[in-house]
Amino acid sequence: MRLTRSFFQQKTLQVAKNLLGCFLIRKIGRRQIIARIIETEAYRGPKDLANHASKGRTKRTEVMFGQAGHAYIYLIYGMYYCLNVVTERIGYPSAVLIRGIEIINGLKIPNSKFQEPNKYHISNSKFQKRRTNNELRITKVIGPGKVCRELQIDKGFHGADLIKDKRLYFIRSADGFSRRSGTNPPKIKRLPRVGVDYAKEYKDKKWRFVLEG
DNA sequence: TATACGATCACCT
DNA sequence: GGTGATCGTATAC
Repeated sequence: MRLTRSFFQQKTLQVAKNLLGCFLIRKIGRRQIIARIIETEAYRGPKDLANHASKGRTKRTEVMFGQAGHAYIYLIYGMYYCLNVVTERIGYPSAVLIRGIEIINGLKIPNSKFQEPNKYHISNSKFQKRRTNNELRITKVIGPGKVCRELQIDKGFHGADLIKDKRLYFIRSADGFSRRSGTNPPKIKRLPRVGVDYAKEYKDKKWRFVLEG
């Protein structure tokens, strides 16, 4: 089942945790990539100095001030895109960065040094072969830049409503790890966020979440 | 208008 | 461990 708006309207740290184990679906033409989310980071509110929106409302950060469930995409180091989902209420700029996934289905996209979509080589015959073999290979993708490269996400998704979008959306974890079901709850590691040393009292906050195992 | 630099990655030693 | 690639954004002029 697709994640609803209300899922993302909760507190950012909660959303970041809850997203672990959920799946990202990316549809590219007839192809579909299913990716399990295994690492996230929370960027919460105007006072969080690690948050791009802490510097105020700008053209770039505008979507973070808007409705939850929309995509905030930014370019980093001139080369890599990063995918975030807006959280909380309108006017309270917050988002969750998707840092790590496991691709559990879909054709593996060969690594390429650059990001132009036309450089991705997609072979139909390979895809057919993979299907007939019923092969299931899990590919770990750690790092927000790699996540976007693998899922072919670029600025075109900036501002997209991921509650409704047909190309990219979230579905609920199939694990059903509620206490009632008797399965073990997921083990979640809390760590400091990456690359935010400048963020003063916010730099050591453990707002990075990693799914164990 | 100009400039410094970053929520990164790949490749080197 | 270190460095280069590469460009939009914020900030300073």
